[in-house]
Amino acid sequence: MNNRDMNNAPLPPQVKKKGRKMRYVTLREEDRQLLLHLHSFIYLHRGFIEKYIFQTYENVDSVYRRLRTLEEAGYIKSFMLPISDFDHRPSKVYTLTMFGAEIVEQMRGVVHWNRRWTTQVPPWYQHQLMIAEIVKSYELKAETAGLEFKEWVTEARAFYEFRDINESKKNHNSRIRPDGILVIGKPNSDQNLGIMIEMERSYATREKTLRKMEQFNEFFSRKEELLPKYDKKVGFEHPVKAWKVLFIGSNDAKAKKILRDLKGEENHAEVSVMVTTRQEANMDPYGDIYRYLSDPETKRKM
DNA sequence: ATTACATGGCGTTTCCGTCA
DNA sequence: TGACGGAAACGCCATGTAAT
Repeated sequence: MNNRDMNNAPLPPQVKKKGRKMRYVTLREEDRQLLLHLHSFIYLHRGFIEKYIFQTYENVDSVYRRLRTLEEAGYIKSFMLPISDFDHRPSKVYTLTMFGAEIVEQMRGVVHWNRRWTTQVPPWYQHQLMIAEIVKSYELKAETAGLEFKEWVTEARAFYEFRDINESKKNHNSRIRPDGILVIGKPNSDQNLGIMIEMERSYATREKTLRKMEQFNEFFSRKEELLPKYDKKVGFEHPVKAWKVLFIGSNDAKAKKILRDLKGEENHAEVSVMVTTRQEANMDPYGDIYRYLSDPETKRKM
């Protein structure tokens, strides 16, 4: 009688392979949280897991060991990668295996996973690490601001194509693809705010930023028609009553560039647009850190 | 040389199935 | 139900490695 028979879980892939360490692990709450987080953010590094997920461990050694155990059991896969542009010292970065994704599917009922994320690390993994850090900041600091973090909608869920049937497939404006959506509101309230996040790449071009903005404008100009459909497609856990778009730059200069690039767009902007920096969003996400496109000179709250 | 990251060894503790 | 024993997990320490 082993765990597999008892909980009817999918079979770890490497059990079938000979010569590899095979190992069964009973998942604990923290392990499940890790799998769910990996599903949300695709890639997480050891420091993040230690800081936000494996909090019961007294020392780092145990974190490493637990992660290795989960990897040997076939739930997750690790890579040695630099975790920022400035730190060339590599760190362990983890992602789900197909088996791990199946476990998430068993927990959640749905799963968005691409097997290529496991076999080959794409260049945007650092982008994902930054997204994870930002989202955690909004999540953990909500309470002190008198708010509640309701949900994080991943890019895979937030992606939406609303092209009409007779429209050309070439029309890139009839789709939105934010990095994700923060859903935030007062506790026990259904009046929630949905913030579509755009974390700009280090060398974001004006062309790209403008196109993103056009896509949001197109979407929100048809909001009466599209928002009900979008709500159904995404399946928001909490009703979203108001919308904003947030561009996040990697530093102050980049944030200012985004504002310059979008200058003039506020005239026909269909949704309020905010710009801030990664550092500010990490430090004080509910503070006066947002420059609105309609008034770029002053920093205000969201 | 120092710092940060990662793994292995070892003694102790915790967990869990088995059996009386 | 409680005692028992083996396996797994934990904390501490030592060691290796790569970057600064």
